[in-house]
Amino acid sequence: MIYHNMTSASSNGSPPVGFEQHDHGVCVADALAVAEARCADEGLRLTPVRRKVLEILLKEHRALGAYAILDLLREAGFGSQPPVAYRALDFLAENGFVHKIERLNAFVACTHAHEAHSPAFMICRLCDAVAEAQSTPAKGALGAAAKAAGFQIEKTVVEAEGVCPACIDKDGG
Amino acid sequence: MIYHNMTSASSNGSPPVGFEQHDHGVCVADALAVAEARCADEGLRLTPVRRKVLEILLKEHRALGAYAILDLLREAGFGSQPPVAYRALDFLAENGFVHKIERLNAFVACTHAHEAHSPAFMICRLCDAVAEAQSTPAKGALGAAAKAAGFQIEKTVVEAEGVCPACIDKDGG
DNA sequence: AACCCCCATGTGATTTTATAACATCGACGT
DNA sequence: ACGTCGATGTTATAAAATCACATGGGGGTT
Repeated sequence: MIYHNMTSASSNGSPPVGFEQHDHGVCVADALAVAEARCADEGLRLTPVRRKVLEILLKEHRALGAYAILDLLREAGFGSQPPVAYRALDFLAENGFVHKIERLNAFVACTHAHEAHSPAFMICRLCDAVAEAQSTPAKGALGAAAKAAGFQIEKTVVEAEGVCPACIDKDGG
Repeated sequence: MIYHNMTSASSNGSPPVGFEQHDHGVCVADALAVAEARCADEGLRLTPVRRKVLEILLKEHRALGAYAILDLLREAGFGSQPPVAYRALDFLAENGFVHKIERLNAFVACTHAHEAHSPAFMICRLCDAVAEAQSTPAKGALGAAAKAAGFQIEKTVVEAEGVCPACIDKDGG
């Protein structure tokens, strides 16, 4: 495993999740351990396919489409039809181990799977890098509007599109 | 403003936002007039197809998929192939006359097309009604995270999923 | 053991959503 | 009339997601 530059941890040239460097090997191992522990705790079944999908997303460390994941599953000897990937992703997303990026029709591993949280994403329109942040959408203007309207918020999608630091530097921002 | 079918219009004073009824005929006419005025101002071409798509979304007053719109275009004598609808929607969305609801892969007419705004949506998971509100996502936790990361936010997607007042009542909420 | 149930997995087929590629048409300026 | 440009139209295809149904393994129960 690579321990210095997260871009070299990806199997191709696509951008990683997050805009900062970090110890990627540790973050993958930690997240898998956390997921296993939490599944054990809660009686959830982290089956081989599900674990593999989570591992793929953690290792690639960027937003991947279901079909890209499916390719990697096939290579690993799992089923190669769309439902295989989608069902694993459904399980992982329902239980907070991965998030769907609606804007990209893609999925990322969650790096805060052990905490209840309301994720927000920053998506670079130039390089497609995705960083996860926290948000409190129900506490601001939206929460007030929902309260006024009598709408019960259960979940929020918050995705900011823009330009990441690396691309700002490149493009002379 | 409710975006699901309203068979009858009522003329109670309608608030800018929410799931309440309102005078639908007026809101359609107003919005079309505003769009035409703004296009004239800014040299934008509100061509027949584009105008028709906007009219469809205003009249239906709910989130419609591109292919549903396409069906209505066909009935109205326009081209019946997907690019016809997608191109009109691209134009309308780029210029703020409609919004895409990423979570539904669907589109709604914007009722604040004359103002610069950062929309937020409340989506009922039971009846698919969609209400538009305002948000200020860049001012809260997300804005702080973006600033800290050096990310330049250009646009935000904010979509809350939950249960609308009508469905809360129905389901004994 | 044999049986049953449940859930997860595997597969083929299909639906839904979106784009690519290219021809045509009309408005506009020259 | 001619060339340009943007909008429209069409065919075809790609990408994303789901349906429907068969198989198989793990845990109970008898």
